[in-house]
This record gives sequence, C-alpha cells and structure tokens, in this order.
Amino acid sequence: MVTIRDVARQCGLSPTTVSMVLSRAPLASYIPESTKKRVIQVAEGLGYQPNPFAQALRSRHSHTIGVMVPDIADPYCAQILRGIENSFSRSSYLPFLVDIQNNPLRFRKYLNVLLGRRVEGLIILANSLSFETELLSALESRKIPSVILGREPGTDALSWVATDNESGTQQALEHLYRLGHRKIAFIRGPKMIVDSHDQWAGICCFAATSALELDPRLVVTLSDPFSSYEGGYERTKELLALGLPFTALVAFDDMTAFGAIRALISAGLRVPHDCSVIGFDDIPAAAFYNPALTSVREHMEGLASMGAEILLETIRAHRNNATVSPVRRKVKPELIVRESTASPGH
Amino acid sequence: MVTIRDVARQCGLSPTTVSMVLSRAPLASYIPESTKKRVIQVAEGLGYQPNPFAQALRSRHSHTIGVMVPDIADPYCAQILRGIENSFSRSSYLPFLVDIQNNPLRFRKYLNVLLGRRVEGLIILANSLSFETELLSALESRKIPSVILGREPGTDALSWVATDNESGTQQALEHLYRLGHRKIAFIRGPKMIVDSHDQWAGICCFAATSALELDPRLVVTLSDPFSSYEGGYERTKELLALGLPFTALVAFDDMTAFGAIRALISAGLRVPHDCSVIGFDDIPAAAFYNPALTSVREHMEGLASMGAEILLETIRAHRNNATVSPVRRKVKPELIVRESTASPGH
DNA sequence: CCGATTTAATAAAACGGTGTAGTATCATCC
DNA sequence: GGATGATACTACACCGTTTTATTAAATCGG
Repeated sequence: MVTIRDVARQCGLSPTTVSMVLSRAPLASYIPESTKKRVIQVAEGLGYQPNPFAQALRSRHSHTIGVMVPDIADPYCAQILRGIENSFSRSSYLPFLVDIQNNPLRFRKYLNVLLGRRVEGLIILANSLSFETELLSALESRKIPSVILGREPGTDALSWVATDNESGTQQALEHLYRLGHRKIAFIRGPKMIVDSHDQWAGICCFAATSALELDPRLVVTLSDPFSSYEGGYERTKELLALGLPFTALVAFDDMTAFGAIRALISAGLRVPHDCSVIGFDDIPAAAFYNPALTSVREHMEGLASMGAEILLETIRAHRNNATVSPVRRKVKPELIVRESTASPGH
Repeated sequence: MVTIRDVARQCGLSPTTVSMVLSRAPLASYIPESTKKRVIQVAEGLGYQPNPFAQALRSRHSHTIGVMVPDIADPYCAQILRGIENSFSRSSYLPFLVDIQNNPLRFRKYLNVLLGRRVEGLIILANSLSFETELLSALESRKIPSVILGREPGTDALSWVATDNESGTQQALEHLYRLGHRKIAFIRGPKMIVDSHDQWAGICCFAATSALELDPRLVVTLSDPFSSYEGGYERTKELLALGLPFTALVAFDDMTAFGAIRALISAGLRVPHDCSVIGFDDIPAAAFYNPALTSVREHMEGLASMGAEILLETIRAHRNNATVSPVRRKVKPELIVRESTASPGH
C-alpha cells in the first residue's frame, strides 16, 4: 500500500505538505498552485488512497453514519434506503446499514455496535410498530446526531421526518366522496400503532367538514400488526357478514387492502364495480395487483433525502460543537388513483 | 472517551497487558486468571470500547466487508441481505452495503469506495442482468476475497453461489405435466440474461426425458429485461392472438407471470381453470397475489449464508496468506404450489 | 534598511491501539 | 550452583495520518 510518505518522497516534500494539499486544509492556501498540482498528480500516479483509519484516528471523524431499519425485506424500507443512498452518495459519508428485524434486542445490540464503530450520526427508520421509549432514551443520553424517519417519536429531543397520515386519509376519503360513495366501511389499523390514530383523525376531519356520515358498525379494527393481509381478509368477511350495504372500503394499508379484495372477490363481489377499495402506502405491488390498487403514496425518497440533509446539517453543527435544536417535518402524501376505485355501481 | 490507558492505569497495569487480555493474544496465556478477570471488570466498569480505527490501523484488519447489490428495492436482494445479515451478526464483521442501482458506473465507483475503506472481503450480488466482464476483471486484479451471489460469472477465478435454474424449470414443467397439461406455452427471458438459457435448458431436458412435445409457436421471448410485467402482458396477448390452444403457461419470472395473468383475465379466461400459470423466483407478492401464484422458490437465505461462510473462510485463509481455490456451489430451488396451477379444465 | 506580514514549507507530537523484544522473578533440574 | 524454562509482566516502536508550532525566506510599507 502506498502511503502519504511515498507521495511526499516522490514530490520532494514533507508528508505535512502533501496532507494539507490533499485534504484542502486552510493552511494550504499558502501553497502555490503549481505545487498543489504536482502533489495531486503524483498522488494519482502512485494510486495513493489515504488510509481511512489513520485519518479517522487522528482527525476524530469516521466519515461513517449508521442506518437502522426495522425490516429490510419491507418494501417501505427499501424505498427509503434508496433515498438515503442517493443523498449520501455525494457526501463523503458511507452508511453502515443494520437490519433490526423488528426485534428490540437487536436494536440495543446494534446501537452499541454502531456507536462502537464511531458513527458520526444515526438515521433510524421507524415502521408502523411503536417504538419502545426506553430505546429512544438510550439514544438521547448519548449525544449523537440522529434523525427518526417515518414516525413521530414520543420525545421532543430528537429530529424527525414523517408522513402526514392525516392528510393522506383525508385525500382518500375525499376521492371516494367525490365519486359518490356515501356508505363507506373502514378497517382501522391496530390500536398500538400511532399511524392508525392519525389516519383516523384525517377520516373524522373530512367527515366533519363534508357532513359525511360514518356508521360506527362499518368501522372495524385490526388487532395483529404483523398479519395485515390475513387481518384485512378476516375483518372484511365480518363486515360482509353484517349484511349492511357499503360501496367502498378504506383499508389501513395496502396489505390490508389486498386481504380485503380477496375477501370481497371470494364473496362474489367485483372490485371496483360492487365495492371500491383504497389502500395506504402504495407499495410496489399495488401497481401490478389485480385490480391495480388506488392508494396513498408516501414520498419515501423525499422523506429519506430530507432526513439525510437534516442529519448532515446536524453533524456539521456537532463538529463545530454548536447546538442545534431538533428539526421536525411532515411530508404530505399523494393519492394515486388506479383501478380499485370507481363510482358506485359503475 | 475512555482509552486503553485509562483501563491500564485503573488496574495498575501497562496498556500492553490490558490489550493482550482483552484481545486474547497468544501471550495472554501466561497471565493469571485473577488478573484477567480484574482487567475485564475494570474495562466494563469504565465502559471501555476499543477504538476501531486504532485497532484497524495497527492490526491491519478492518473487520469490515463490502456488500454490493444491484437494486436494493428488488425483493430478491432484500431476502439475500437478510441472510447475509444473519451470517455476519455472529462474527465481528460489519458490512458496508452499497446499492448499484443497476448502473455499471456506480459499480466502478463504489468498488473503489469500498476498497478505499479497506474492506476485507466483498459479496457481490448479481441479479439477472448480465455482468460486464470488465467489471469482474477489475475485481480479479485486486486480490481481495470475494464471492458472487446469484449468478455464475464468466470467469473461473472467483467463488460463487447460484441457484440451479435448470432444476427449477424442470420441476415446474414436471408439475404441469403431472397435472395433465400437454399444450404448454412458454415466455422465455431476454436473450442477454444467462438465467434464461439455464431455465430453457431445464425445459428441454424434461421435455426430452418425458417425450413432451414443445410447440415452437407457443414459445415467445421477452426483449426488455427491465419491464417484465409489461412484457408478460404483451407476449401473452400475442400468444392468445395466435389462436393455438394451450392449457398452461410457464413464465420467466413472477413479474412476467403477473403480467400474463392480467392478459389472460382481460381476455376473459380464468386462472387456473382455463389456463395454469407458473412463475419463477417466488417473490413475496406471489403469496398474496390473486390468484396466489405457483412459483419456483430460490433459497435466498441459504444462498446468502453459504456465500457469507465462503467469504469468511476465504478471508481467514487470506489473513494467513494461504491461497484457497475458488469455491462454486449450486443450490436447488423448490417448487411452491399455490392456486395458479391446476389440472386442465379443473 | 528595519520590523511586520505574507508565503512556503517542515519537524515533531499526537491519535489509540498492537506486536516484539526484553526484563525480572521464581521454580526446576542435572 | 548455574543453566533452563516457565510465569508475569513492561518499554518502546509502529501503524498512517493530521495538527500545532516553528522556521526561513520573500515581500512590503514607511
């Protein structure tokens, strides 16, 4: 491996000078352009690659961040990762990605691993599962720049970026209302999930302003957060068993909607002819499902790059040991209309 | 930050001794159990975490590997990542994950980034897209332990683990044959994709041994490797337009199968009643598709952990600068029978 | 021409570990 | 009783950078 000394020797200069030139230190402004050019050329010629460990050891900057995702197989996570990747690809930071697999023990463990590796910041992706508050406090206590993505954490001390769920369901309901639906069923998310509440708030808000009547008998709730497909199927069968007519169904998320559609179809109903169905999340499968699902798309990449920006900014401040107050952002989602919704009886 | 010196002072020992104890150096065997215990206790008490950069700098081991995936949003990749994660979570290695986004330029770039970060080994995930051979030679020239996952590379110098595609399609076809299908249509994968050939080889092999007749008019080929859903839809429409009867369809992959099903349904046919459809890959969506798709499941986690083991082994050899010859493994896939296949007219 | 400033560069000390060579003590053995 | 060897440590150099302090020459204003 070629070191900075090799470059220095080749240039007839000291390692100090080479270092200053290559890392654009402030003092390098006194070094003439000609010398700089020579140094850079020689470094390139020798194929010099600075040893990141020596750099990190001396400068105390690891140029590394940690990204924790609850479940890497979740398409929701994948899209966000794409966004994070793109944001960091232009910076000098390289992320360590760890997969929590929805397991609080692993969260603890990998938080320590990442801190042990001296990451300069953390992006923590929260899916709809509720955070254990003690885990967050573990984060707060170490004063490391971090951003929560996808969910508002309970605490005020951390930065976060999340989807505006309320606006999402509001848009969904408005879409159905405009199509002419008045008898609408709802499958709410599990109680323990915060998103469910925000989504329901959006429903109520739209209902209040438009004088749409919500029949409480047509509102059912999922129990298990891990099997929304099965849940959607079961709850829809129960709804059908009630015998109350409804022409549209708002599902907690896309998997629930898929389950619901399956139940409707196996009951001999056609979607959207007999019943419109609307999902939430717009996972990739929504586009090629049968029928293609109308859903609320969260702007994951936007969410992610916003989070990455915030983190980078926080790290920068942290380096100059300035304190920044936490940043909080809500991103409005967008309704994607496909084939699973239509005017009643259409 | 507490350093090894702090621990040493607290113990009344030299940093050398502490280091030997904590990193279980061979010389530590001369140190009495009582001292070791004390060192460990003090280290724990002070919350000592060795600085990984100092360690890496001195010992020349980064305890880091690089993982390159062609497209992180691809569920195929996600499952493999899960397998890799699990294999490495017990070792002291932490992977850097980079997303190539199917872009050869990014491959080049990130290969350099990873090598710059001094990863000790590389796992390169290949999807169905063909590798550019020059990229692989870039790998061979640097002598860094690496494993290709998911595809046989052209070269003999690298280790790889891949799915036995031939066996997969053989199983699929046998399944259809046993159900009684004799008029079977095929949508082959794009010519530029190596998998397509292996898959076709499996088809031919089974046809030869079972005396099944393949009607060349019922064999169509995808052109664009990026839009298999649309491709499946179009090709199936063309097949239907021929007017030749067929009772089953073997698709190149699950997305193609989804497209095909859509075309069949919009032509007024029922799946599987009028036509069985079989996919390949068993992506997650296959299970909850409508109808649930019979598909060939590749054992991703197995593939991944096998690859990880091989890499770890190669790294170990590399450390003791022993040379190991490349390892090559084929993993048999498994047919998952769901609802999209049945006996003709059933 | 003198002191101050700018320019161009360097020597040496970190950063926090690990590896090698060495020391001191004590038991063992012929 | 001196050589041998095991035991229980330590001193010091080193890994490859960056940083701080310092030097030396050139330039400049008065």
